Amino acid sequence: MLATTKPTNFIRQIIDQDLSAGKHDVIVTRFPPEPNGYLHIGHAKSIWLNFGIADDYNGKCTLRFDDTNPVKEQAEFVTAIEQDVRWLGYQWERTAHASDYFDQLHGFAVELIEKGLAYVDSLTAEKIREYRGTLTEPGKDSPYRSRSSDENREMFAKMRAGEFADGEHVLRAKIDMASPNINLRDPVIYRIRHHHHQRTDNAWCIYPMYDFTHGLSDAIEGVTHSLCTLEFEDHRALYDWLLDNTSAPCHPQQIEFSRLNLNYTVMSKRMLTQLVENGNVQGWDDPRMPTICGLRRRGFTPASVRNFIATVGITKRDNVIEMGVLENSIREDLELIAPRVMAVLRPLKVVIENYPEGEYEQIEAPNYPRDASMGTRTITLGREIYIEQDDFMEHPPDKFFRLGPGREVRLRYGFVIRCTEVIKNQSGEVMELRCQYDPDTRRGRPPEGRKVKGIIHWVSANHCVEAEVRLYDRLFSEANPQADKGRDFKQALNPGSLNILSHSKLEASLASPEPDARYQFERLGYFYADKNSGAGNLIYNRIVTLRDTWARIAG
RNA sequence: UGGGGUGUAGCCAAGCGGCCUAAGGCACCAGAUUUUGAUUCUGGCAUUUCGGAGGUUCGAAUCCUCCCACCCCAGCCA
Repeated sequence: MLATTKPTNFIRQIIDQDLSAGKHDVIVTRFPPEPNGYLHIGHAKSIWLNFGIADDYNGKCTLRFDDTNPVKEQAEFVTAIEQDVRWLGYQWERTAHASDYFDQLHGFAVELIEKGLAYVDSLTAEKIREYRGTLTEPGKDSPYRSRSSDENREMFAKMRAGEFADGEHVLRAKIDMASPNINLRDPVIYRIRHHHHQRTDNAWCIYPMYDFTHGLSDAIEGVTHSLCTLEFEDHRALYDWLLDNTSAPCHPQQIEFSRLNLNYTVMSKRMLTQLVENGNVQGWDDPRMPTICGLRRRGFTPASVRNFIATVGITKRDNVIEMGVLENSIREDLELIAPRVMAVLRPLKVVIENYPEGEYEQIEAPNYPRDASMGTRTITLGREIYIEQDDFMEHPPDKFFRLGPGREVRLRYGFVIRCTEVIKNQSGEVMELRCQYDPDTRRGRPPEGRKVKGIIHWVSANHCVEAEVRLYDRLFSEANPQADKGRDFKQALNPGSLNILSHSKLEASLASPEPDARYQFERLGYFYADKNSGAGNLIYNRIVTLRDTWARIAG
């Protein structure tokens, strides 16, 4: 069932309460990625949450890039991220950047200095770490903590003017070096980085830190609910402190929810980057990647991704979702919209000996048997066809109701054939089948006096097109590739995650697929033309297999 | 051993003191229908059970206490 009812979760409950208490008139959220990499399906959870709330509450969600670290960020990621969000089906009024607020942010920093709530620290990074204390021991004050407001203002001005080298000084909030919450032990809020910024160019050589930037940017934008993941729970105290101690225009509420985890894959940007750089996959949009661009290239629909997120829900519990849930959501969507066609992945030639040579029959096959409005297309059947290697067994086990020596099977939309001869090569491999067909079983007519349970797909040998078909399987062969901390997660990679078949035979209509169309190759799965596919070089990606009860029985 | 979180079936997840002898989805198991071993449909799937132990209450998964397990935090990353 596609989720059509409005989602409910603890965050929406908080919003409902805030609304009925008159705390806000309009709900404002934001999706705040850092433009330092590609989005993955975990981000889709946040996008769905933030944009979905804005949509349902008639509010506003802005896409804001948290571009406060010029060393890591690039403009090309901004474009890619925008494209991904749009692909998922969301719109926003304007693209914001934290860097848009650098002037205001700088003003807030000066304000803190003037209030005696921030100071320039001249300790080295190592010393700062030492002074911070540990999880169980309090930190101690920096000797620079007591600089006067004037001196701090002057020093900070010099930092901004570029008079110091990277790392010489930082600006710190003056809170409490003994706080049990380490985020409150005088966090660094500005650092010196003589580095070109993808948007502000060389206008700045000091850049604000995430904690300082994030809440204040939320406030500048009038965000009402600032939704983030669990690891920021400890930062909320700082988020609130900053808002309470500056003249920020409002005080958004930070609410944390748990990240999305999927088994048989990894979701960390660091690990995904490794896979790309190490050549384990062919890029960020490799169809095996859990990235948005990977899923897109694989053939997932935006609706299926949204529905998947809606299905797994929003809570504060750590969770690992089974791949099967994602697969179910794409099958559910495609079942209703994908035209059915026939394609033979691993071809086995069949000659129907009693079918006249050079003669063919045209069959009007429905594009979608359950819905006539999706039309039909014509397929050709003749003496020579290809069937799937898997649909023939020389020594079939019980319950195998496909083809075997002397057995009968129906060609989908065609007639019943009986296998009369098996032709093998010298090494004993089956090369070709000889069959006889029963003319009385055309157009669906059942054979006299016997039952034919097996129905197999096929293509006409003289009317099919050849294509490369890429079969994808899970990227890792272990449910949790990171389980063993002592070993490289790449050891858990599934060597069979990509299987390329270069001589598959497809029915003629697949030579020029409709743009952005997903097809069901009957009995096999759902397929999508790869971005590099074209006339004369057809490439289809398998999105997902069909459920396959036989495969389970057969092992 | 400091602080912040979380614990409901194999995986998610509703539940917010009485209508819970605990929704729903995925997975799984039976069966029906089927020219896709698909889809669809039916039934089964936590009967003193909600991490554990106590307690409050006429009544608790829901409130209190203690305990246990797991996750996050010591970047001039986000």
